[in-house]
Amino acid sequence: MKELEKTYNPSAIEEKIYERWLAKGYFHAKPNKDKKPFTIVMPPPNITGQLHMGHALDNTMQDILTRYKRMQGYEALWQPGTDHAAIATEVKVIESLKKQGIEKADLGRDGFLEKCWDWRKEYGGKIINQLHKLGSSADWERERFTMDEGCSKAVQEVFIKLYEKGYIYKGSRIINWCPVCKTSISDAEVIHEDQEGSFWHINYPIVGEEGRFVEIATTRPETLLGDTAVAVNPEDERYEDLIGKMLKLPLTDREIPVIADAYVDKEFGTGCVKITPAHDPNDFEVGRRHSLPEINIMNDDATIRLPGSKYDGMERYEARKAIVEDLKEMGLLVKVVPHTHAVGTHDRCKTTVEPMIKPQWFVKMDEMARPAVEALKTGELKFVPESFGKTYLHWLEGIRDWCISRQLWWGHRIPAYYCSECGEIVVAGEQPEVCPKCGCRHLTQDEDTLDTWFSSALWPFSTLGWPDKTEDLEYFYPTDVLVTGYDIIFFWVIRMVFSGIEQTGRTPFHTVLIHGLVRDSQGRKMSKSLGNGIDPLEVIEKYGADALRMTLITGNAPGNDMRFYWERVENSRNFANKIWNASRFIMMNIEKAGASKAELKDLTMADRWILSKVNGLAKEVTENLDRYELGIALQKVYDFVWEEFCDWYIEMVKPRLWEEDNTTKAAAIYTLKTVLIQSLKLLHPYIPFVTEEIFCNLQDEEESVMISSWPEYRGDWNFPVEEHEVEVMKEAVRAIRNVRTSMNVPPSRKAKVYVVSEKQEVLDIFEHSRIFFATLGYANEVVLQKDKEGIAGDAVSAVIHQATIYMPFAELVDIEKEVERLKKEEERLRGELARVNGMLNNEKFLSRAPEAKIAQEREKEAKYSQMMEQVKERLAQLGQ
RNA sequence: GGGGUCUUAGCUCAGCUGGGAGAGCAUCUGCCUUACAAGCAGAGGGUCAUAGGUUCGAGCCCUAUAGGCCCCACCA
Repeated sequence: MKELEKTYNPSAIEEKIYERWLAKGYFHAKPNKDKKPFTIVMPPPNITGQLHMGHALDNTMQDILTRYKRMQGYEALWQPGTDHAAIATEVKVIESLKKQGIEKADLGRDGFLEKCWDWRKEYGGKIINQLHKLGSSADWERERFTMDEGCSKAVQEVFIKLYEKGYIYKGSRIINWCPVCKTSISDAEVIHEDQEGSFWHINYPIVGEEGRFVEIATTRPETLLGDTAVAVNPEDERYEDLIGKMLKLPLTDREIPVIADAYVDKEFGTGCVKITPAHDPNDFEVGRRHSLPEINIMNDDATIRLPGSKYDGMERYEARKAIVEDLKEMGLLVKVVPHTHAVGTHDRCKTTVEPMIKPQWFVKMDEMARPAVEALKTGELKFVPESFGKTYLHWLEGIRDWCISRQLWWGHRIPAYYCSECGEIVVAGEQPEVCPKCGCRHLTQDEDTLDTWFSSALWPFSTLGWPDKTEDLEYFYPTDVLVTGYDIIFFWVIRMVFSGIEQTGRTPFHTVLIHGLVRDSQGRKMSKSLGNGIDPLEVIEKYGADALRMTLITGNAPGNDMRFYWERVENSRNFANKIWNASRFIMMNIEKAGASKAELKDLTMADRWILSKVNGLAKEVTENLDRYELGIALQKVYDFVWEEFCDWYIEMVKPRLWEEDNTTKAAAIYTLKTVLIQSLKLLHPYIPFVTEEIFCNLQDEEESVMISSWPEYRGDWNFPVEEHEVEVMKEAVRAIRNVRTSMNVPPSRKAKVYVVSEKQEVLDIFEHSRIFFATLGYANEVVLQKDKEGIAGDAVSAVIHQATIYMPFAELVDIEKEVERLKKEEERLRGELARVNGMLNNEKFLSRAPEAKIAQEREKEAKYSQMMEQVKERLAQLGQ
């Protein structure tokens, strides 16, 4: 055993401890028939990433659960890895190339991919190293990457299977197009945000009826160039006669029909809607229903494509201005009304998304969504907190087909091959030599890659070896808990669930534990652009990983956002320091007294009390953890360690340790050590470093707290009588301190304390606590007696249950103050009695409340009326 | 338009199955008491958004209202 430093210094020990854990292989899990598995897959951070508070929170929660289960004797696997993050990485690589004056196209596909792999080599492991600093006990030997061989194999397998089943298809549909990233994106990647815009009312001349117009209203006048109809509601009497007529499309030489479609809302706008099938999802549907031509008037960068027209090549918003200007000149612009409407933007680059018709690959969702809905309804899948289950269902029920192809190079290339002779499409794991249809050899692979989330969706089983039937997969799958933020339920959780069910027949996890966002102290989202982000690594450097972890877990309920305050980190650090110093104290005493053996029968009232307390605590904390109430569990251990253990128990045993030959010293040391070890174990999942450092210095029997066993409730550590007795003693001490403070008596001034009670068993409690009752109550002498015999009439007093405490402070006595105090107490008791009697005098309460509750209230009534009597008696003595 | 969620001490938030309102920080008073001043002892501070309802009993369950936040959604 060695002596600890006076204050806890995390930076001095954290790295060393983590290195040892790694070297010892404690994080490694492998199939073990003698143990039950517990598995968590880590949401793979992007290889573009830098550890932020969200990661810190997410991974702390996973680490707590993993460490807890590992200590409980499970074969606990926390499966880590990283994500190739298709768009995000590609953008980063392009940016870095640009700085060197190189364009993506210059390199060609293979050259560019080489640069991407270089990037991955350089930055891929960065965030993993940062996770080490946090103390993450993931099995790094199993680290995976979404584009490694195994994951790629799984992706290909799933693609082919779904294609053969008809769940993946290729089609020309209207998709969301990002004109900056120049790729299609899925619905989930589009953020709708309200923007201030205008509503342009435009007259379309009716062909053959000079001077007559149809007035339409649009928010996007530039798409007029691609109009192929104007629609009205079939029930709209105003426009009945127009249906079937032709309109002259302004600024073009085309004529378009007026059609009737129920999609049009009579009440909104003018009731006439221009239909642009190639640039609006609704219009697309209308167009298909009416077999309208689809005229694409835009290039991939969202400039106008209309060869021969003055608008050709114009940027979309410039074109809008020009067109409005031209319509005005022609006298066709009726009016412009301010109008806010939702505009879709790309979540990555915030560019306004352009709906376009493009040939893309889709996953058919309706049939696969069904079992995912079932899984939640049957309880096979649970959300914590439960309310997120509704979000999940709501989204699944309205789900549309998933556009999975991306016009990017970095990612899993779509395993589809096209025959340039006959147009046959072949989906296969390898490029076929010859076309199975025409026999030619001219096959080329699809240029596109898959949505990043396609591979992430397989993560829980692809990382365990699927599609092979590996031992790992057999043992660790399905996994247990998925921990993630509510912001990626749509992107990821849902897709993992239906993919897991479809491919393996099982939901990939039974519980989804949702957490919120870590915000700044003003409640704003932490973001790069605001510059208000707090770097977790900076927090670790200043206060230690334990303090950061604790801060992220305390005072926060699942699914709720939290605010980050440095003050809270300080408080967490203070707690680590508190337990550090308590340990220092205990270790110093063990050192002095030598190893102390004691048996339960040797323990005193105080020892039994604290042992009983820590025993009950272990039970509660275990229950809380099993319900994923991480914050509540930690709060309970915090309160126990700081208040019960440090502020009371340690203070209670000090006199026993000071006395050279106190017969209960061994029992005290045994209890101190035992309770400390239990506390360290309960705290270890939360604050792994400081607990490990103390644990290893405190004892030699076990080599690490992280592989020690989790405290279990023990029947022989249950001492309800002693728990009650210590409560009585504490009540007396508090009463004494209270009185002394109100009279401004400094602790240095000791007093004689009389405890007067008619009950022998009450006096016995004080007899048993005599040795520490004196120091806690600043007494130089404690006298226990059954009546007031020999107590000065002007002694100060305080009333507790079944006893009155007297302290003779001759010159300090302030009768007025004491009367005031007693009257306050009388008032409080009166209130309590009124409440209790209100219940006990209520017939209905007596007949309907549970027995135990009634008994409890009766006990209180007896207690309060007894105390009330004492108070009144004392007031009478004082002449009141 | 639909759905979710929140409203508790000066501030930020807990409050597990309904049974006498809690923490941290801040404020006020004393203490450098031989583990810890990153500490110890004490104190003040709340119509639990509002209005109804269910119940012997409501911060907690139900309904409505007001306000805040979030998500989804094709009203051009």
